[in-house]
Amino acid sequence: MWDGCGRPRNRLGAVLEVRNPADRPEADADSRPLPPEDAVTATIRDVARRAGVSPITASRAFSGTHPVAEETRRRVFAAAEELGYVPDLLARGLVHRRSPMIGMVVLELANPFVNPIIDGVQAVAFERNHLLIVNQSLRSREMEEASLSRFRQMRVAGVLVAPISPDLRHLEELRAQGVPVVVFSRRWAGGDYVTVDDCEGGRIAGEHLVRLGHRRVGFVALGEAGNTAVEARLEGLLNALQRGGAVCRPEWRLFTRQQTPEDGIAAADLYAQLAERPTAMFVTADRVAIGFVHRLRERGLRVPEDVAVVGYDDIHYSQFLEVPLTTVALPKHELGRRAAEILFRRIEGNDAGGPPQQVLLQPRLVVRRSCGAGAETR
Amino acid sequence: MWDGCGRPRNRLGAVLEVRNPADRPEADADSRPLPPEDAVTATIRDVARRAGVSPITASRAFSGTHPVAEETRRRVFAAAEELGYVPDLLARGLVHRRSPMIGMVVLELANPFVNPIIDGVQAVAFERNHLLIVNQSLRSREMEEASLSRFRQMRVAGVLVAPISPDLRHLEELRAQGVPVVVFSRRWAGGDYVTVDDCEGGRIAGEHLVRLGHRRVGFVALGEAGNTAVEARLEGLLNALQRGGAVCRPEWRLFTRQQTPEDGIAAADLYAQLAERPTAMFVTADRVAIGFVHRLRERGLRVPEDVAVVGYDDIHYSQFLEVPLTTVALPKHELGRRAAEILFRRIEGNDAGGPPQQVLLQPRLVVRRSCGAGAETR
DNA sequence: TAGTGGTATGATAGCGTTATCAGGATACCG
DNA sequence: CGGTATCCTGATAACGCTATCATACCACTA
Repeated sequence: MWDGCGRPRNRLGAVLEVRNPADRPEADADSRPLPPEDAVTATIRDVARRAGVSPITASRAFSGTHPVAEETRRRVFAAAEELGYVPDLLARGLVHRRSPMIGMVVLELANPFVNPIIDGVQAVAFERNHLLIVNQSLRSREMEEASLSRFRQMRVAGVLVAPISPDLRHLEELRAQGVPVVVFSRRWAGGDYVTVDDCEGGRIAGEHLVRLGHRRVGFVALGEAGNTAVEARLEGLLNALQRGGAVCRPEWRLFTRQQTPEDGIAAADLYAQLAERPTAMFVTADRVAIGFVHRLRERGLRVPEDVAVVGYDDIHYSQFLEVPLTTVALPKHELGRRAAEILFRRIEGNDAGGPPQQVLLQPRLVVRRSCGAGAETR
Repeated sequence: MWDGCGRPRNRLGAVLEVRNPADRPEADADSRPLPPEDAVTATIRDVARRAGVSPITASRAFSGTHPVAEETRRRVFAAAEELGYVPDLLARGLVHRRSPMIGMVVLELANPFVNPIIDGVQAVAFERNHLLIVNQSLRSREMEEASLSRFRQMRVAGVLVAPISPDLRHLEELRAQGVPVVVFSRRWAGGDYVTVDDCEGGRIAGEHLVRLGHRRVGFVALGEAGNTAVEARLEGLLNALQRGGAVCRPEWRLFTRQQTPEDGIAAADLYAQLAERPTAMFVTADRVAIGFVHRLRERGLRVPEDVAVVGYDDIHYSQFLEVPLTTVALPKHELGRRAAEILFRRIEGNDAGGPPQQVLLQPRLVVRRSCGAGAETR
């Protein structure tokens, strides 16, 4: 008989040397020599020769910028096929001073919130024959700028950014240099952006809680200087509460370092220690709300009976949690799609100097169980 | 008083024309003319002139390939600074016949399973001064090939692929043309790959269930032809069951179309209709398990009392579900990192013709509550 | 003095593609 | 027949950069 998994076992795999990242030239770029052997690739000249036409004609057959006789076109394509010709987009890009790619900077790839956004962007880019370069800033201004600089060096056709700070001068500069820029998940006074109406998001969360009778409402958010999204959500919440005769005292506003479930756990511990506890909490990120609810229950607090919780984002799993989460849903895929569409309008030049395109998408409340209202599951 | 959100309301945002994707030349690429006005960018020649050196010297100051006197270097950098010079990586790439980018094809961006993998790859790429291009194949061979073809046209330095089918001839061809290729999430007989030992994953799931006394075990997986990962997991499961005196009858093996929670819901409905039900189910994707468990509970079946469930992947939320999921955890971030490291060894040429690097990472069982064993939360 | 090796710079010639300018061919019109 | 328009093709010259070869200088050795 046989041991269960009859394959060569190699627990660690081949051992890889750890390379020292410091052993490279100090200069900005790494331009190492050509690889030793070089599989010769056919150029458009080879194709042209074989098809018995000039390289220019061959070029036109591929790019379709000028008319080419059907018969010629067939010969060129046949020759290309035989030679395994693949056009060199670097060379084409050098001529056009632009490469068929768009760059995107997201805050963090590890956040499931960004998947649908990237997905939306990618769909549009693919359709438009552009590649998508994705970098993350990890909420560091330095990394954001580094990514943008790289994009520019690659002469990307355009750039989508979720900026980490409200200071967007670097984006203005980039735009001034002729690179179309669209911001998402934030506003941009003189520029194109697509974002969600966070004030409205806060408002609908607050209204819902007021309607359910809550008079003391707490707030959990990312505690980051200059995060206007957080400010807007709080503003919306406060407005709704005020009109409903409810309050959110400053000591009930808890701020987290990041946006992980672990931050929610920490927030729940803080909540539990409050002298006078709010009966409801608006937790402005589902990822955080997940940990928050989890920890409350560990501590013997019931959700929604003892504490009502409203989340934000409506990430995909919120409906399957231990307590399905009532939350403010954002049109994430649409956000990515719209941002990309605006970018391509700029790129294609129909709209180069046009007025700023500023899109404010509307959030909507998804009522589940964490507030104790009618438990519809969307 | 004021209406709650004192900002210009624009529910739909600016109206965008829907562009007809068909109104472009039939040829493969879109090479449109230059944008009307062109912000002139300084070239290395301008920098050189200003610094009083030849362009070659300036080039060397930036790339660090040849020694340049400290004083000269300073002058060049100063000139670059003054002119706002940004090196053109397209031009450099044209010379090197390679661009500082790596391409990555994942199955689907919308799956939270891929986030940590992309994250791992991105970290390595960023460190190595390379950009990461991400495409998704959406499980379509055609899209996979299209992405790879685009990558090749951009002369990417290397490619990471999670192939949709076990037929990897297109990858062999790509490699033969001099593009380093590393496969992940699948094996590749003659090539580099990093994947998880799925047979072992099935085995540890099966062993766990046997140990808990289950004798009838079902299986839920993606029902896709040629999915060797699924086959391996089933094989491992069956081995473990056999040794423990348990069975997984064919009619207890349920296959889904995709890997969404909705597929899990459908699978739960099938399960409920079985004449004789298994007491445990091995659901080979947490996303599916989430829906599966959810629906079982909706139907009044208790987890784990009536049905034990083991998942696969250990996506981030599995611990926060209505029933925290016992699951087979995969080292996703490490998988991405390792794959990228192998790729860069090839790219940097230290290892160009070396033997295949084949890494099999080991999964591990994370015991939570969905099987009724000791409810440790990791 | 001639020879050797290392260092710093430059001139030339591409890398593969397409914009631009210039035709040659064909067709249709009066 | 000449003229004008349309369609197709070609020669030349970039795009911005760097590999390659060549040179000039200095310091040291024999």
